[in-house]
Amino acid sequence: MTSKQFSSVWVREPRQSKAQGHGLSRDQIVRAALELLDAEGLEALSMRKLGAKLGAGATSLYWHVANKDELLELAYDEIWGDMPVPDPDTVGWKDTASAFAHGMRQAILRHPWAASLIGRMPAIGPNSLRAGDRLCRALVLAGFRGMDQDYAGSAITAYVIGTTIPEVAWRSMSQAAGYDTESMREIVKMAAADYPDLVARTEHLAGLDERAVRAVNFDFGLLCVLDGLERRLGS
Amino acid sequence: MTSKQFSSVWVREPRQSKAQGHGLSRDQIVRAALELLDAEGLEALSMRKLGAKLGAGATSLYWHVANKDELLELAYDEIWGDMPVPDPDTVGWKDTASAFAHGMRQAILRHPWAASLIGRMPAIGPNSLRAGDRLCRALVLAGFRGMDQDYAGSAITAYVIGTTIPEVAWRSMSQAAGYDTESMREIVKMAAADYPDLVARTEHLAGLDERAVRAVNFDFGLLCVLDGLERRLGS
DNA sequence: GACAGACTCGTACACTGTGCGAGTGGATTT
DNA sequence: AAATCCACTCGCACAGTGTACGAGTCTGTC
Repeated sequence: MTSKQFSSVWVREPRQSKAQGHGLSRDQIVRAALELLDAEGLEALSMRKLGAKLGAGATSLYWHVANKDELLELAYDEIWGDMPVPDPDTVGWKDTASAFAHGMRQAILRHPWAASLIGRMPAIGPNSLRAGDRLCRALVLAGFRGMDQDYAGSAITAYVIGTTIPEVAWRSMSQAAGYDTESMREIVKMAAADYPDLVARTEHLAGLDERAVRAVNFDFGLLCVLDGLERRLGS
Repeated sequence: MTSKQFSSVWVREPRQSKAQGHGLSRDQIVRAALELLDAEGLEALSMRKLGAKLGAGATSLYWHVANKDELLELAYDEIWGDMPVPDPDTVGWKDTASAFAHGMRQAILRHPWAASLIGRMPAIGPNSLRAGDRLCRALVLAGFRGMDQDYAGSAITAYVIGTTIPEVAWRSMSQAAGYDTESMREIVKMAAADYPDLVARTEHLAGLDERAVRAVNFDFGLLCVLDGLERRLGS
């Protein structure tokens, strides 16, 4: 019944500020939060810890930010800031989409905590929208119209986040366990002992570098999506 | 430093039990947890509330379950239990993969809280593995060998979870806001006001049924992935 | 009747986000 | 110069969380 209300920093005018500038500032808080998130992860970020890092009381932050979720929204959008997307007019829609996908994946891999936020807050911040617009333009240029344009866009982003979320999950789990890749694979192999096909699937991974495999995996699937999209351009 | 240790219910023998059966049981606890999760969502599940629902003390649960995360692992795996996957030998790999994808999507939509768990725990429970094995068999039958088999499998699952996570996120946000779909779209439209292409993208959604659009969207992208996979069978 | 071991549970601890209201210090107005 | 105002800080308190611990209870076996 008393479900948490939905709201977003992006939909609401900010506090009228005189910008006295001698104390905390919103940018400063977001920057510190990003550092903490990158260094210690999402669960390690608490308002008290963040306050301490800034030499301020925990509740002082609440003047600049309505609540923790809004702070996370701000930090989350920051991630998409340095996503390089080429000009679709010069390199073509497929290369643009591919660069978009790779950039998005890298952004998440660089800030693994963001993976946990994907399903929790709307991606409607300025950076996120700018990147989305770029992709959108590429798809229009490709020839997608109306609904197909939406569908194509979400197919690409869906593929990226669907690949990357499990990837960072795997990384953080093996890191937390202090295990190397091989031992982790062994665990999965044991769990799957009853299914010979699955065991085989883990066996031909033996000795391979996890990250390299993931990268190839990503390119493989991305190519499938893009090929499939191209084919649907005909109809 | 004191990062949370990785462990899994599935990798560890259960407590030796005489199954006296007069009090709580693990199955009972998991069932109750599922009910609570389905009814009120992930954040609403607390050990105390779950205990109360079972007429037991909160800490009594800890005899049957090592900690909350393990309980969630158990509940999480339950979800994949009723995922119908046809026999690849009779319907062909593409239809099998498609049924797998649709089943997976439905499972998540029926239990939206599970979306938040996807990146948080390994899917190596029995139900999850059984479903995975089915998909794997279909891909072998299709002709994928070695690495390609892995790649194909993760392309499909990645697409599904990448589509479904934002879908349940959108649903839960509009529900929490008490807004109808149209108002939510209006919000996004305002946020994206600076990008005419994005505005247009929301505009041709006007008046359409959200769920129906999502369904068509899903099929569109899935077809792309499967087409792309088929094409890669040639090389 | 004694013992063991399966199980329950109240208390306590360290932690979380954040509402509230009192306090501070610099700028603006009178 | 005095008064007022308001942006901002922060200590306290509250309700909630997961769960470690240790004492207690109940049941089946010898």
